[in-house]
Amino acid sequence: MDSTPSADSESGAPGQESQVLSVLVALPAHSPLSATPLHYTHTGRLPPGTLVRVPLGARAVLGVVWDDVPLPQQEGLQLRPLLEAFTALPPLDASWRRLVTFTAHYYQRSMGEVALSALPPQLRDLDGTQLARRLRKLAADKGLEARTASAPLPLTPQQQQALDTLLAPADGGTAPRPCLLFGSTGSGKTEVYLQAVARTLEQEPGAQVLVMVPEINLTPQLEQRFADRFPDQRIASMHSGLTPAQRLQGWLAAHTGQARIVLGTRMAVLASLPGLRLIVVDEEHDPSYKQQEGARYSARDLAIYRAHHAQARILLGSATPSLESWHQSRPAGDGDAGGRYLRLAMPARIGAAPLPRVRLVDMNHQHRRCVFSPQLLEAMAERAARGEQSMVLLNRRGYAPVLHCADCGWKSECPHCSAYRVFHKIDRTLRCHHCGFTERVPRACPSCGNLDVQTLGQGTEQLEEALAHELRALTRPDGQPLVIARVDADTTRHAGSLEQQLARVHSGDVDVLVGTQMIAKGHDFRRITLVAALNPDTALFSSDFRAPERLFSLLLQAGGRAGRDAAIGSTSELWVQTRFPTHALFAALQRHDYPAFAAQQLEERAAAGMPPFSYQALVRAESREQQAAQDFLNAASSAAADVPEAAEVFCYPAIPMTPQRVANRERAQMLLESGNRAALQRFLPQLAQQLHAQRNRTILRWAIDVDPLGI
DNA sequence: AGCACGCCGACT
DNA sequence: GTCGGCGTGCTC
Repeated sequence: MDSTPSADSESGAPGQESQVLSVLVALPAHSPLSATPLHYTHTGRLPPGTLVRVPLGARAVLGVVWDDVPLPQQEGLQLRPLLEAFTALPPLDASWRRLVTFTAHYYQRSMGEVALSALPPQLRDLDGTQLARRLRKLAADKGLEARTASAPLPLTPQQQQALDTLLAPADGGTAPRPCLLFGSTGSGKTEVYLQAVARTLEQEPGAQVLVMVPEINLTPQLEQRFADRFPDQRIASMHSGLTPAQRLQGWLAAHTGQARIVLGTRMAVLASLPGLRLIVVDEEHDPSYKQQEGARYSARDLAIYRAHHAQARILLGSATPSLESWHQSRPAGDGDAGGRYLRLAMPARIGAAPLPRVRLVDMNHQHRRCVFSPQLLEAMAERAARGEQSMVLLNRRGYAPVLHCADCGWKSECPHCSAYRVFHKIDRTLRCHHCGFTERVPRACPSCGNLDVQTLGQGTEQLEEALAHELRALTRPDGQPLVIARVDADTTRHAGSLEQQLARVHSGDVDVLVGTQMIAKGHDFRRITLVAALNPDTALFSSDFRAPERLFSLLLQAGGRAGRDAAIGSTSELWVQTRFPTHALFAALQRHDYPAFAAQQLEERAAAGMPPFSYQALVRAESREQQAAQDFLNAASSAAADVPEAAEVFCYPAIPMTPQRVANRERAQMLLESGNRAALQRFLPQLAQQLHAQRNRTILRWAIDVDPLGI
């Protein structure tokens, strides 16, 4: 272990003289040291991509040998020798290093931060011997049982054509065009993925494929289908739900090429995949592909970049594509050269029931405080009597979003945030959903002592209770009382509890399922024939211009949960309660017409100069005082306004974020917009420099979010 | 980001 | 008299 020669042993054997190495370590972008790699001495050569342990101040940290950069011209800089080189591990290849470099530049982070965060955390705690042992164990353990593969399903002509287009030989030397597979729920997208993977793996012995899914919840099902189809392949999974040891194992298997199929969430896009030939991004529109802390990258966008430079094929799949991908895949015509992606449409739903019928309930015709319209209750009761299941969606957990005193006007504000605390009846608490601050519900109004403290609005807890009351007189076909269950972030706090609860639904234990949007995604509930969205109206007129897109996607996806079983699907329905039944979004929804919805949205976006017709970045700052946060952002933007790179970029004035205060930090944000992505990219480093320069003690932190999702 | 060093309040 | 609060400052 201690055999590493020290730096001053320059009189070593020939060819062993001291070399200077460039090394990336995990320093944040705001550190003055993070601009370039650090330099260390080492006797002997180490290729770029080699993992090393190096001294940094008082500690020893993991680093990656990087492509040479010149030594900084700095007086009295004393280079230190590296401590250890992990030579048992093949170096990370040039393609991975290029991806890291791009990611760091594009999202305004340090290369070291991106590189090291892309490695499994446990790598930091191992020494060379332990790592070598892991590698030997990996090579020895095949981890595969002899099983027969599930047979490929026969493809419809549409599926066949999508597959052939995706896999068509590329023109010499050019990277294949990204493909957008647009297919409704049940159109057989997964079978296209499976056969694309199979064909890619057959083509060359070292080929690897990356399959990405939005959330861990969705991996088990897809994982099973891949495991069944490829029983002789090691499949590495990569998501945050794994233990550190599993993550290391999966990463090593991908890096060494022993796993040729990698299945994971957004983090998998930064995995080392030396043989990468195909990337599949399932549900490509899903917002969870955008990392929301640290380096705020979009895994879908990085996948496009990565595929392009690795000359790999890439398939984005969705029933409701992001408007960015939809626009990018528009066909050529009318003087328009068309988008860079190929659009592969699979409109038909195979062997399945027709899409659910959409029923709009005009809530203007109900009394003011009506939560469940009588029509909806009746429809649910009918289903229950037939032994079918219903699912009710409401995007608000807890019992009631606000508690208030009718006498003095007191409301359950959070003392640390500019938001109301939510009443959770189940444990009699008031909980702030932003900072977590929790208190027992007061017996009387804390302000005036009035005992009549009331709830305002409804959350999932209250729905569960209300439904139990409304449907109390009903029984199932077997005479048993109805079972109503609730699934939201509160009932699934513990690991595995989501799976358990969903299993209850699958087994038929549950007649009515109440929950937030987490129940709308990815799960097949074969006996659910009614899905209801109780109050989607806020998304119609939200200040977030992407809210309608998300709502349309959610409703269509939720509707897709209903009636996947052909035998009962003919009666399946998607109910929407709204005060705006004539809204264009619902008209398109009733026809299951995503293209019409997208065309209408894109027209609006084009007229307003919003993405995908412009590019955005958001700068956020936190301070004790709102004015200080805004002043800081405005000062940085005016200081940067004079540089030539500012030419094509528009900086809006800083405004408060919503909520404005979280955990006693005042938050402000500033939007940047440009019709030219490259221009915005050139400007951001200039702005970042000014943000560094203008920073003062009052600023707690700031960050740049490139291509933000929520504004 | 860590982790040191460094200078002021309540306790073994 | 020490333990420890977290405010600056440095790390190839």
